[in-house]
Amino acid sequence: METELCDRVVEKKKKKEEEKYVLTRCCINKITVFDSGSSSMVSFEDVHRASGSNRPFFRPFDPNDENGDDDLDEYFHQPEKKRRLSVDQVQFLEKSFEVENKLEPERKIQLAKDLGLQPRQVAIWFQNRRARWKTKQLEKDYDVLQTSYNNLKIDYDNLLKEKDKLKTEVHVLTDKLKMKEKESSSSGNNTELFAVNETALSEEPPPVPQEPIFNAESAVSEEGDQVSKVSIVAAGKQEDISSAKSDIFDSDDSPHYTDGVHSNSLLETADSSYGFEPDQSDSSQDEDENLIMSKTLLHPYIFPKIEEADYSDPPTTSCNFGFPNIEDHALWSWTY
DNA sequence: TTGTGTTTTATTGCCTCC
DNA sequence: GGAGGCAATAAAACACAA
Repeated sequence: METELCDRVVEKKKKKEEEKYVLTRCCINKITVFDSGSSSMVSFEDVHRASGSNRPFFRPFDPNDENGDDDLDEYFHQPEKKRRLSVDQVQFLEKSFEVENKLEPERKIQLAKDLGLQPRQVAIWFQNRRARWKTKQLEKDYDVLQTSYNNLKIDYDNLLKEKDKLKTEVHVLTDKLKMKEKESSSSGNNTELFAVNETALSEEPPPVPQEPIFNAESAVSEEGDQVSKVSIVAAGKQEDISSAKSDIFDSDDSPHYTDGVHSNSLLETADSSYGFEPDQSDSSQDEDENLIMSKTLLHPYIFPKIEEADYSDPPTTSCNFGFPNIEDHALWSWTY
């Protein structure tokens, strides 16, 4: 009994719904006819054709819908539904965007006329298009930075390895020197010390660095101290790191959006700077300076400081985007 | 068919410039 | 103060796998 009553109510509602549908289609046809003359808006028919949508214009009938009687009123009072632009319209807008991504008022009105849209729609489309373009640019920039970072990291790791190698070398040589000093002091003959030291060092020459950056031979201290050579080479490399870093981070060409034209400087900077190309051109003119440095910093009395020095990784700061703080590292390298 | 993720259109609120 | 731009967001339209 109850179900029968329900069915009858549902049927009645369905009938009502059909009547509304027919009525509304008539209205839509009228709208289409009235609008066909003017090009101010895309008609409903056009929208459905353009989007290829087979969706029913109304939402499906819902027997549980309490407001069924108000559907028609609701429809005529609800704001316009979103409608997608046709392929042709989008193509036209895209071409226009390629020419200039900003929209002057006259151009906006002209485009709106040409496309049969409201000027506001054109403005919104350009606004959204600029946003999409910016997002893509950011993604590209991110990729470039990622690649640059990876390359820098590889270089940095290689330098660390080389530094460790040199460090152990310094230790070995220092120990040898100390041993010879002890031996000679026990015998009390200072003149023999240098001769012995030289022999000891010449017995086991240090391996030549893979990529000599600095002409170390000319910067050897008066004592002929091999340790000085080693340290100078390391210092020279650190200088290269600092300069490479400043190439990237101190550049005034950081990406910015002015007048809608995105700078490609990030790409250029990253591409040209990530290889840590050793700058050998400066080495000769820096020889005197390095000689002084080697004499000052690498005086035999400073050896104990080498022992105390912290060889662990330099600290990274929160603002360096995860890059090793190479500048600190360079400074720290000069101090030992 | 339906649930879900993505894309597109549109709105809102804030900011800057004239 | 109004116009226009941008970021954040909503919501409709669409694509697609299950």
